[in-house]
Amino acid sequence: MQHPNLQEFVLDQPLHTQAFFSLVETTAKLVDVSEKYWQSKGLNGARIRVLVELMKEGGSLLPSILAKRIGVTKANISLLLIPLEQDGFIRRESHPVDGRKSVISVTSEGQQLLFTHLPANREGIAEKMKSLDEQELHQLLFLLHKLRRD
Amino acid sequence: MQHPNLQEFVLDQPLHTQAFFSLVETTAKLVDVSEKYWQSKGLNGARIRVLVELMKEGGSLLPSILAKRIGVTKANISLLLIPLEQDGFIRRESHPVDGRKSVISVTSEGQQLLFTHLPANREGIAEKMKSLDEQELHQLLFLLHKLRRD
DNA sequence: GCTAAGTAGTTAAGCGCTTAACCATAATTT
DNA sequence: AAATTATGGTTAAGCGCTTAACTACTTAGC
Repeated sequence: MQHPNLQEFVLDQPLHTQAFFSLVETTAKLVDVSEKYWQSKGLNGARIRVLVELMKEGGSLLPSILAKRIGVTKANISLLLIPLEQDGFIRRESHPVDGRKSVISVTSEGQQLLFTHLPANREGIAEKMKSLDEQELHQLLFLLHKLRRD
Repeated sequence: MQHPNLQEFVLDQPLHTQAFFSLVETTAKLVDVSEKYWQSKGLNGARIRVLVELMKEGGSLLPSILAKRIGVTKANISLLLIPLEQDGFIRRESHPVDGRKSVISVTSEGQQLLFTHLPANREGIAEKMKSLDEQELHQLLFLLHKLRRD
């Protein structure tokens, strides 16, 4: 072996990187649960997140804002909205004063979709998180908050 | 609005789901830092993880084991190994007794690559985690551990 | 020993996202 | 007012992963 210390270096991870990799691995597993839920209903997690974000706002938002809130590119939002509109879950209207913008709204079908499936999805997530008690959840939120501001 | 409670339901998240979404969001940002590092060096995070996993094991592993360790499909490992071999970072040998298997080993070029770049990558990660002190990192690891076994 | 079932790895098709280039409209500069 | 720059949105190409179908080999059962 050309670098005799390399294996040692790879194995002896400082606490920082251990926590990082544990975070990545654990989160991946949890996300999988939620994502599989939507798949099992023939739905698409990303598209659902669009509807949820619209609901949070009261029903309507611009695509660009939506993209920022969800954390995807404007190109991707564009692609997400197409099937949502085709399926009748959102409605697209042109902005009254600014011709570049368009206003996206959840339709009642979209709301119905959330109403039908969101509670079960959240229940599935809660199930996976139930190994932490209330105090531990607060702790976790606190630690994540610290990590995020930075 | 057809479901007057829906916005309230969407907004009033129980602690469980709050923690879940915070986990997802925070982790995504952290991963991005590491991933961007590799990209900035013209390298590929997933391929690097293959090399790291090989090093952890002492240098050699079967593709199938590698896939499990990294958490990807065997199809994907197959695709990851092709460019790694072309670039001379791994070597592929046929298994001495079992003709189906092949043995993957890191070359000294592969080791050199890790030796050159891994420390800086880990340093970048540590930088992003530095808002937590040692005790908090232990706390985080503990909480993640509880979440994972379940 | 031969057939059937299982396992390791590859390949093809497809999905979800990204970046980059583009079009249309709006705002800013002069 | 005209020209420039900026912004919102769409489209095209490409990357990284997945599932599913396939090939090659091995193991187990009769």
